[in-house]
Amino acid sequence: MNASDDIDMRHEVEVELIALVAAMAESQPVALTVRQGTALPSGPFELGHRSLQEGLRGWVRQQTGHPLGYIEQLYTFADRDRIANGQTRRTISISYLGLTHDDGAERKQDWRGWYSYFPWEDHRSEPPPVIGHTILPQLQAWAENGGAVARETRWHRTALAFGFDGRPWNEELVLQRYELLYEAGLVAEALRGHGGGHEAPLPGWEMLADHRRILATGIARLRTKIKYRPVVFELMPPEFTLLQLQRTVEALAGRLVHKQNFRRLIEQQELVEETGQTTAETGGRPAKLFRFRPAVLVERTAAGTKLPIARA
Amino acid sequence: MNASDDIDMRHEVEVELIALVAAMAESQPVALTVRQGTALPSGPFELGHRSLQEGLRGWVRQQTGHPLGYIEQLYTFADRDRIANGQTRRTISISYLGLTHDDGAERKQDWRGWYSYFPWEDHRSEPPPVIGHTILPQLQAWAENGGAVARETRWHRTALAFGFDGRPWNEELVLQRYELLYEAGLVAEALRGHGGGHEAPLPGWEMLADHRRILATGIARLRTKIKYRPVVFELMPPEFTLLQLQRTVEALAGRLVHKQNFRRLIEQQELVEETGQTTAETGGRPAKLFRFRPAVLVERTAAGTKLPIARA
DNA sequence: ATATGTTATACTCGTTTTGAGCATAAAGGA
DNA sequence: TCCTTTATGCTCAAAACGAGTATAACATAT
Repeated sequence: MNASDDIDMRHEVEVELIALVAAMAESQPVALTVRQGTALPSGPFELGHRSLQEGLRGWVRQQTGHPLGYIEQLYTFADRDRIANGQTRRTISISYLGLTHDDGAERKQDWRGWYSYFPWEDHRSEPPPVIGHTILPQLQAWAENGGAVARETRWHRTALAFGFDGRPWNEELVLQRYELLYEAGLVAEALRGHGGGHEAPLPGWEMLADHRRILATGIARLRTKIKYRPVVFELMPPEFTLLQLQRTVEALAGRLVHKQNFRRLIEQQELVEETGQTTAETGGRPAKLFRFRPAVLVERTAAGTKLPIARA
Repeated sequence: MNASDDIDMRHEVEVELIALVAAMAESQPVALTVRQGTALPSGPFELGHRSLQEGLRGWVRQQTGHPLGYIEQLYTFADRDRIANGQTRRTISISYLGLTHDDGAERKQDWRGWYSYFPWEDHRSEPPPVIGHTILPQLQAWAENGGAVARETRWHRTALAFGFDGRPWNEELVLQRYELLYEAGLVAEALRGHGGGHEAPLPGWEMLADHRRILATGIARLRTKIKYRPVVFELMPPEFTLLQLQRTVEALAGRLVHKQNFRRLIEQQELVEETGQTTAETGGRPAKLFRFRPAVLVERTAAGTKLPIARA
């Protein structure tokens, strides 16, 4: 395919598969982790693997005992060079996003709440205080510290990402926010190679290598995608009430939605159908149980246009 | 990061970077190709490359003389095993989508129209006859040929992908359509390992390896993305008329849009601003010239929600 | 100079889709 | 029976959409 088979040194590449597996646990979005929550399940792509996806499923099952259902590719990146006894080697990391319904049966698995890693991302009750208390002043200082040129840009990016200066909060910008904080040296990962002894990072657990960035990427992807594809259902039990569905969406988006309008939206889109039964377990008036309309799984792959199409 | 450094054979992996570079040429969407239109620019990821993107830019410049501006990652896949003198080796292909404005200056470059590869995707004037004449009957036959179970599924997928049985045409399903045709053995690429001598493939140029699939992936991505992100502008000259903008969108989407409503959409979204000048080069009444509002480039990264958010 | 063809723009109108609430129903517990 | 709580139904105005109709402003052919 290309004239490169004569040079062999450059093939010294390791390919790593990394999985962000998401689920819901009591209205909290959680991720499947290993090593006490400091890493995502991962492993090298091997010759024995039939495909990237197969390799990934294998590693996740092996490391967490959890079988994967729905998965989609997230992003591929090249890790910075690594030195191994005088040799340079590179790692290509291919990350995936998996969605599961955690039936709570197996408790060996180490699920951790998203917002333990990103405390500034959960706006369901109210904007997290850490934003005003710590992030705002620190980023402000960071912006000031920039050269005459950088100053403007830095503050502009900050204001946009966090909704300062009267701008609205946009829950989709998870990755931008993380990268901004990283650049500003406010997260633990950014302080690593710097001889330690730096200022304290923001609240929020650290992770190995770029795993936390992958988590941010996955959250962002999911927050975007639930708006135009029926992916939430991968996280739901077979039957559920509309409020449960709403709580899940809210957990993912990190913000509250208008109940009646949410219900209208779901119903008009014909995503669900009543099972005919109700449950009283929610307290208050019993709620109808719904199930996902299976036809949608196939049909809705075809989404709707937004262009003002002309008639034939 | 994982306990795998003791086994070395499995690192026998080559990483390839592939670029789909898109531009507009006289109301036709085109892709930058090499080898007389049979391949996309590509090359191995090497130790000397600072990053995946840098490596890609290098190969494209080297092979086509074209410098890249905007690029985004498309998809990563593992090619089937390859045998090289008794050895098994794998290739990981990382594909990117680049958008440029082809100013027509450099003619060494080999730009080819998208629809030469996918004649069934251009519905601007009318649904391409090949769909009714050839694709419909062939896919119908293919569906019939399936087992009792497969039959239904096959036809259902077909109808959905191509808008048969009264279903609407959905321009975003480029990849699904290509994969369907591939599965049904109707494109040249699918007939390769089969000892030749098969039936004739559909009209539409063949490409090397999976390059045509990558092209399909990129077209699909672009058709989806123009609806919620202001990416079209990467393909436009600095100043343009609204009709030119419309023609570009139509070329990408492969369908016509309602002129007045398109204009209303663009203006209400405040994507553009008048330059104050007009051009008479369009024939008819002179058109105002517009330019992209640069602020949008930054701000619109933040798109709008679709969830019925509750107020604070 | 006038009629024609072509593209550019302004507006109109009826239909949907949103955003925000008000109101009512159906349980359980005090 | 009266709250409290969650579930659902409905209303209303504002904004966005889909489809046209009506003009305006040029170039060219009579």
